[in-house]
Amino acid sequence: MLHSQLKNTASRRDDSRHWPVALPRMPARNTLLDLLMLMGADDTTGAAEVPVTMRRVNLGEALFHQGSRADAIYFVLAGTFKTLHSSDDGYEQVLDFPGRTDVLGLEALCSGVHTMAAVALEESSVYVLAIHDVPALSRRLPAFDETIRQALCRALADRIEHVSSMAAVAAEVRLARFLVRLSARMANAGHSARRFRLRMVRRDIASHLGLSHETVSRSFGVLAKLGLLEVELREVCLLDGDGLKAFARSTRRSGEDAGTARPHARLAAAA
Amino acid sequence: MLHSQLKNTASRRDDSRHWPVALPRMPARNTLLDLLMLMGADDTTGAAEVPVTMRRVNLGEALFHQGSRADAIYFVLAGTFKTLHSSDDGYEQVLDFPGRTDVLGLEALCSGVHTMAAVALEESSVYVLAIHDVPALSRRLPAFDETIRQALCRALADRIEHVSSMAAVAAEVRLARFLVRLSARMANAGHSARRFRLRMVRRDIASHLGLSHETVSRSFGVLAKLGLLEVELREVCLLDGDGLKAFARSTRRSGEDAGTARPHARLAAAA
DNA sequence: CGTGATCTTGAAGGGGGTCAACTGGAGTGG
DNA sequence: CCACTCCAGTTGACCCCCTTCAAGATCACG
Repeated sequence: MLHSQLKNTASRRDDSRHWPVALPRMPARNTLLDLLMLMGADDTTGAAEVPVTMRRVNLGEALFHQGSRADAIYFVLAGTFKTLHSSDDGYEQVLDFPGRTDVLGLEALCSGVHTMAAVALEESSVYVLAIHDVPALSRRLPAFDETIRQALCRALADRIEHVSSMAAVAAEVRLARFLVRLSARMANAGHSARRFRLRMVRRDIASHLGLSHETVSRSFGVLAKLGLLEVELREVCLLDGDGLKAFARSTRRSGEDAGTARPHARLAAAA
Repeated sequence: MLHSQLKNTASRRDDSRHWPVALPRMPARNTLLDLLMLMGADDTTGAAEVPVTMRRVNLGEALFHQGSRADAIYFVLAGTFKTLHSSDDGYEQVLDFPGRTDVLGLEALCSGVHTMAAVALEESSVYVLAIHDVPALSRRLPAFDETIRQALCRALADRIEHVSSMAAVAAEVRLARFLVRLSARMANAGHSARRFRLRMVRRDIASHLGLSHETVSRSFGVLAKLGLLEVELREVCLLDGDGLKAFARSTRRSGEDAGTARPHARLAAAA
């Protein structure tokens, strides 16, 4: 009965229109002005004279590899990436799925070596900025300095949120939190916050959340059975955004948090 | 038979001498020069004229609270803190245990609001720097700008390491990794890397690692039984540093990592 | 249309959470 | 000084959620 919402517009890959949103359509030469506008900086004086190169990255292509020398940072203009950290034992931990307005390669600003890899999950494009130029530009353009600092802080805040989600939280709740974050990010990138296409495979989500891919699959099923969303492979439609947010707020160790969304209480009710 | 190493010097709280290590003993007025020297900056010209206030924090006292307005960042001169993030459901996630040369409050540099709290786990002291002054100082003193950026990058790298440790890693391995990091940090702060006193309770470690405090307790027992360390409440002595590092490198999902330290193989052998 | 990924679903087993009891040290006040 | 309380830490027992192993179903792509 609920199926129709997805079937219609899904899977006929409409990768057509998520391109420059607030920018002139693909200028021949890019400058720092474009970059600062993308990042939402307020004071952009003097930025128009600084040229900035743009790079396109194909699906599956690596923007940079772990262990490689870092000579640039990257501002995502469009598309989606995954960043992953491989331990020496070979285990791959997916850290994040950066998209528009996210900055990649910041973790190497000081060390000069990338401690993670970034791989494009779809056709994407980034502004490339040489690390060599960062200190000088920071001094000349306060707005740029502010942008970099903001990006670092946001990256830090994201990781903190990530850590909090991984400990002491049931599988379905982790997935719910992930979807809430993703939904907000999609909206920010100019897409629909309700219905969107996952760019990553289940295994990537699983690694990101610290679960097995089977459990992710099952958790999708649980959230669907609760009426919070619809899934069909990569296509997701959030039927009850507020309900999902409420569900995402619950903890495993919650014991008695009066009233609203206790996860397992709701699970029992749905069965 | 191994007991003696701990019993002797333990628990007669020698909190006396872990105070200024490379600094003149407690100057009446502190300047940015002291701060930059603490952080290991190379070029300190012009820093001596900028006054910096110092603040002492007692055991159990909060340096700042979550949700409070952030008007300063803090450079730890001596002591130990814990940083924790409380979700709205009341669950407290311990993020880290910062010590000497760590910087606190960075996550609020942009937002202006602390997204975590910092509590002293012993008598500690920090340099206080008003956020208001950061942009101007960054512009005037490149070394300071570099210091801030380095601190942000390091914080980011730490959290990445943290995330990687929380997913897909057995309890004893998480604890081993934690102890390896802690040992390095102790050495960095001028203490012994082999024998040290834990400033935090088991529950804090548990939260930090995403485990229950009972499991942390048991994991200590396992590592002790393996002959890697000795524990007696807060007092820890690493008997086999290299062995611990090797153990810390193993993963749960490791399957076949030829030869060295597979955790459960070693556990079976020890039983 | 066939081959290999991706995804789903089922069944079984174990790691670690939870509950509970006990010990020991620290602080308090009689 | 000792009884009392409180909290940190340890240990045992039980059980559940999630991982693992396995098989099928569906999709992507040459």
